Amino acid sequence: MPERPSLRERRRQETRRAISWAAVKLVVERGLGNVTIDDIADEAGVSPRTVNNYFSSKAEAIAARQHDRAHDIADRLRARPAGEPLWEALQQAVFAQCRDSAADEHGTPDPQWKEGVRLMVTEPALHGELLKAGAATEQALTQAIADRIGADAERDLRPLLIAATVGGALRTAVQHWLRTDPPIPLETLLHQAFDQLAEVLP
Amino acid sequence: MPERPSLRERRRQETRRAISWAAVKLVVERGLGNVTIDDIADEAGVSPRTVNNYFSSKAEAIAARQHDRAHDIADRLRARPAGEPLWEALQQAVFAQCRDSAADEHGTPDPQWKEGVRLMVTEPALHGELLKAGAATEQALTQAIADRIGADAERDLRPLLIAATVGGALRTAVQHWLRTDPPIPLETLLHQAFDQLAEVLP
DNA sequence: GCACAGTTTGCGCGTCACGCAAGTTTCGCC
DNA sequence: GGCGAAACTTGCGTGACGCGCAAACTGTGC
Repeated sequence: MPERPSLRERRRQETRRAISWAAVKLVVERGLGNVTIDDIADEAGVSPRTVNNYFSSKAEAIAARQHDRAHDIADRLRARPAGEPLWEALQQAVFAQCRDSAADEHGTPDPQWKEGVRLMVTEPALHGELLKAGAATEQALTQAIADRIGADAERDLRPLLIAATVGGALRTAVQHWLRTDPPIPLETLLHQAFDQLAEVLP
Repeated sequence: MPERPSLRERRRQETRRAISWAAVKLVVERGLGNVTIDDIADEAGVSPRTVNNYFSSKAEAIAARQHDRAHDIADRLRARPAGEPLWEALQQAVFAQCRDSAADEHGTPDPQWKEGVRLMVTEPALHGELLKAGAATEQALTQAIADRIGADAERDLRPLLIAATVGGALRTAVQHWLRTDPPIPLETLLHQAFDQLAEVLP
């Protein structure tokens, strides 16, 4: 049973989301260079100083949602039944996150999210932040994998290696998803990526 | 026969290296926060404005060498004999780059380079830039792989997927290399990473 | 209810990214 | 061998950013 977050903590996450949403919204419609911290603060209804209180840069605010997805995937992996084979559990965690994320974001239509991701690979300043989020995914996955296979994440290469491979498959699917002109659902591409992983290795 | 770079181009690369070296040197010994662009410019013997002419940020200057290594690996892959199996060629390209880079840097002892890399994963501002260099590696590898296996990098997932997997193995090896207390040669860890890739997949 | 820790906010300083307009060096070509 | 053009470097100025500090405010626990 999840501990109910204190009322204060809930407000905190609320403003965090508000700031991140405001940042994405403004930057998508105006371009990165034409949005200042003041604009974001104004849109989110907080002080500019508060924005830098939650995020240490504009880019970090925009990438916050990707960061959250990272932890979500790791949590879902931990929630899989213990007897399930590792590779199966990993795929299910990824697929489930992808499936649910399309619905849980309250008012955000899928295309706007896609545009946000596309923006992050286009603008160099944002690209770094996106990659950081990917690294966070792998970091969280590494620990979860180590726990599951009973390995010491500090001494064994394998948890790190598996996490990096999964992260690579994820990035591959997303990158391809962004550029297919008759759009293909991300989940389909994720399936393809995982399936092809086995056959490309010797 | 390699096209001789114009004298101008050589000077350009020279100052580029000088700036990057100066940045790494100063930041390693003083810490990132205690080094300004002016300091770097002073150490490299150029104007502060020129530094921002080559690199759009302090972090980019520091990560420049990693960026060069990226293209180097891709070039080495292209230089492998055409008949060689893909996976073998990839490993040889990576190993060779790792082996040579220990010797080609003129006066830099290995420990200083290690310290530089360690710095890049420690400082968040630099971490993003390091990941960008990794992404550049994968980008270059993707095209080289696509050429070698005769696939269209725009339509086929596999070049992207293979490049991402190799990049993951690389990052894994480096990350482990940084934290082993009785230090293990990076090349050994690279071998381990590649060997274990096959056995961790289903 | 009351003291206290956590949060927001305004203010100010040092740094940074970048456009602009010279001054200086290099290259291609005759 | 020299000359016009293009590229590179440099100084200056502006707007934005990251962050430390101290004061007002708001939930939290006894």
